[in-house]
Amino acid sequence: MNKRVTLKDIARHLGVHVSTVSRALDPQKQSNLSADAIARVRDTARELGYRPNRLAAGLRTRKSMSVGVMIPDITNVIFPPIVRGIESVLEPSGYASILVNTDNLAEREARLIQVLRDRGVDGIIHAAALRDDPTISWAAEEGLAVVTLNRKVDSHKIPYVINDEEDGIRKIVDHLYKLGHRKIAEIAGPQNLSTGLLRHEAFIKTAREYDLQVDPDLIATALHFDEDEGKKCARRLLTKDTPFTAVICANDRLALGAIVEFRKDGLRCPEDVSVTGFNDMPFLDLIPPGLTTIKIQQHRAGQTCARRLLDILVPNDQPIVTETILPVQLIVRGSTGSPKA
Amino acid sequence: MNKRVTLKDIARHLGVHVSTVSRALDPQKQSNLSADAIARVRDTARELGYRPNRLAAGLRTRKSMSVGVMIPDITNVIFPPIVRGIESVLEPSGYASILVNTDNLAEREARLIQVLRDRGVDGIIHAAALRDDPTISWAAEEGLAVVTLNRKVDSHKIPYVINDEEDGIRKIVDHLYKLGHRKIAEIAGPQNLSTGLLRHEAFIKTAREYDLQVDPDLIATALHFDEDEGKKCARRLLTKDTPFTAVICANDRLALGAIVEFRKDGLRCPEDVSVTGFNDMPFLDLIPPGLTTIKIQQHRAGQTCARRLLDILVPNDQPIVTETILPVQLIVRGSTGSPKA
DNA sequence: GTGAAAGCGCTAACAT
DNA sequence: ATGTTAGCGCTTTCAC
Repeated sequence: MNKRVTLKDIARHLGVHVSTVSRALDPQKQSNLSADAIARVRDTARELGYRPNRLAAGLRTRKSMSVGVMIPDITNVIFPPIVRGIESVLEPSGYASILVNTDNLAEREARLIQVLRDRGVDGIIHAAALRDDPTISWAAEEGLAVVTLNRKVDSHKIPYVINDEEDGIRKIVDHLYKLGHRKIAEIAGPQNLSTGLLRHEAFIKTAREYDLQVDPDLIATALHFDEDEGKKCARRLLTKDTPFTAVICANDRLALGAIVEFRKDGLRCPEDVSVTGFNDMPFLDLIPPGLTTIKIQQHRAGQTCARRLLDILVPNDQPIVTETILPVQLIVRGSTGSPKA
Repeated sequence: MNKRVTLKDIARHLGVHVSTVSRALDPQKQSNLSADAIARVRDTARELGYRPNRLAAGLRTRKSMSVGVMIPDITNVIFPPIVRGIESVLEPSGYASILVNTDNLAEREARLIQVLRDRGVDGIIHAAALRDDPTISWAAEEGLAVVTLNRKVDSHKIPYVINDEEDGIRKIVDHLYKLGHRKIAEIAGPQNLSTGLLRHEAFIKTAREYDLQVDPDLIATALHFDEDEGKKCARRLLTKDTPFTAVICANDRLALGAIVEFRKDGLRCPEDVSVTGFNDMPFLDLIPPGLTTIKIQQHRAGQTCARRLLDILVPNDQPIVTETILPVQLIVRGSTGSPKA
């Protein structure tokens, strides 16, 4: 428990005042100091092993130089790249990230936002926003800088960075259509998340454009974005007895679950049914039959979002970009093929 | 930018002194306060929407109630469960986690440790320790509470939580031996990481116990724990022309890479060569041929490590446990079988 | 049981 | 170009 070196120590050492030391160490303020003094302070600072106490500085400047990063669940493989993308921008700018997992639970999210505020975060990158999210809207109104990632909040005007969900679904539908599919089912994602909603709406819209029937029996809505719900939804589609030759799933995990469930009934993918995902999770290429999916740029999304937040945190001449939609890419693998007969 | 409610505000509101308010809000200090005062403070605190400023409190108490979590790379699938395990213990205890990725770079690690210290973290959970790690040893000596996870530091006496690497390798060797393998190759991990070293040493030791030859030509050492190095090492083993029927890989990713490389030469797994991994990554069960591997309890390891750190941070009567070795489990899948002929 | 006062380490007016 | 002073919001001795 060595007590740490403070500005005061350096000041005493040099026989100058703390504020001189403070100024000498601040690149912004060095202009009005003698070059000599700056050098001497720097030297003894290094010599004594001085390290600034950010808590104290933050208390004074009301800037903690830290941001909260809220995600649903870091064990969900699509989030780690996002987190690193965020870090790759924030860390070089001197910001630390406090990471919290909400599990998509509104109540947990609300508590964690408080925790982050208590710690004086300068802003929040929110990759776990719910469509109806009073807590984060409130936080934004309170003056906390917030940018949402992957999702957007319905009512409130919070800047967001999302992927082009509609284009992704269109690419999928187009791909299946060109393969000859006309009876396309959908396993939709949770409708309380903007990704779930946007992908579903995009499916409906695109299906109409392609003159495909949109039979309610061919739509199953998942409660969570996981394999288990994928299985359940696949089962529901099977029991409806309405024929289909392809299933568009709102994300990869739903698709993986669906494929497993179909196989239980002897339906092989892609021979009997084509299945598509969304996200392009890591290792997906190694899992047979190779899921056709939409690749989203997670790392870049994280970076972009972090930059948007920095734009707010350190105001510059540019106007603030409130909406960013990143392009997506179709990845065709073995899970899609032409329908038989 | 609404200015936040402070103790002073509550005090003014109630016509009492700040210190009274402070005491009333501290469960520890409530004993010597009138029940009435406590109630009134609590009420107005809630009413005004008071939230404590942890930075200010931390400055005074020299406790930030935050800990640094250092990992090599969160995009490596074995770390997210660990991180959640840590959070599941720390968060309920009022600690926030600042997550940083070191990429196993000593220089980056050193800088990040400084960053964490500057932010006044009370302790560090270090899942990215290098075997020779002067920076973290120094931090520990400086009085920072440190526990390493998955790995241990050679020289310094820092408490650690690791998996039973030796038992894992023994279980693998035993499994292969019982299948009939006698010529077993090894793709060892990076020897500057304790996992790499421990698993390699365990292999040598166990091989001797089982009276297997330990031919240097049958050992390839990877520079990183990734697929690419797995391929390179597999290639090196193939070029040596020393026959083997099985390969023990120091982790799953090396194994996945090796299988791909073997296949290039027409060697099928497990028909021509059995391959094993270590870690039991998520989705491994879905990737053919299904890797036989050692399952480690990542979530539990994270929890355990966080508890060890808390034991140091909030001293209790118990003595501090410096060494924790968690049990591991053999998972047999399709990548191992009997050698032919 | 409560108030007064000091101070954690730093920054930012304001002086000189 | 440097020193002085005050104070960020909180906790904690010491009085009374």
